[in-house]
Amino acid sequence: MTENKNEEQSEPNEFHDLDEETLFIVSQTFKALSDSTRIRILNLICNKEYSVNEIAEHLNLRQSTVSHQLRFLKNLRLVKYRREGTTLYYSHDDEHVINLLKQTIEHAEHH
Amino acid sequence: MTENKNEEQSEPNEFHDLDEETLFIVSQTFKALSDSTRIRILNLICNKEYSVNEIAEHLNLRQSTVSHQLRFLKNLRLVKYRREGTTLYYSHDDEHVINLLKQTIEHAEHH
DNA sequence: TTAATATATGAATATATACTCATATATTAA
DNA sequence: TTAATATATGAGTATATATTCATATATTAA
Repeated sequence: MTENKNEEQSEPNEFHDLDEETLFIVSQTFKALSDSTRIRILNLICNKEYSVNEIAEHLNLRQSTVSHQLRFLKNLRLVKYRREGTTLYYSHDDEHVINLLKQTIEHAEHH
Repeated sequence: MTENKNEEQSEPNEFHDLDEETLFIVSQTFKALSDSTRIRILNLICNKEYSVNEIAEHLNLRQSTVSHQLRFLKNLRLVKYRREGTTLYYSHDDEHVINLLKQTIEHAEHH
């Protein structure tokens, strides 16, 4: 045995580039959080669910703008919805991403 | 005294939209992390400093591409550099952002 | 000063993105 | 079925962004 506690027999200081899939997931995750409109939407719905129209009203955005961005977030599984009649109530669906957002808001506000 | 422990006398469930400055900082921070090239650069230099050319060689990128992206990261104070002759050694300069990146890479790799 | 080397920068291009309008779709109630 | 309402979607437009090439700038050594 050596003093190298790594799983593989690689040099401790060797650099490993990120594989394509990881890179894609990471960049998509941050891309979702890089737009002001999506940030505001997530910040709104992170505490309770809202319908599309409610989101549009609270944030003073067009219905289609909200719908497009919700589709974006839905594709990444960052939000989910619950149907009640013709109304769709959206809420967040990824604790990790909400944590990233909250951390960063916190950090931005206190620095 | 009431049971409301908040600093302000607002409703507990009242929604507060983010102010413009916070929104700007948060979106810029995530925008920095939303590009594959910048992710790879930060992932490389988060452990030790590298010159511009070293970064370009390790990541198989053009020198100008690296330089442009380093300027982007420098403007946000996410990286800093140290001069040695004509060589500039870049390293990260924002622990919080590196943490965000590491968290998310970790999360992406294990899910 | 000159040459060599490392890095930065500006312009051009290609691509991605966000928003809006108009309209389609879907659900419910009458 | 029809009307009313909520949401989704597609096309068009404007803007932002990433990359590249060519070249400028800066530092050092000869």
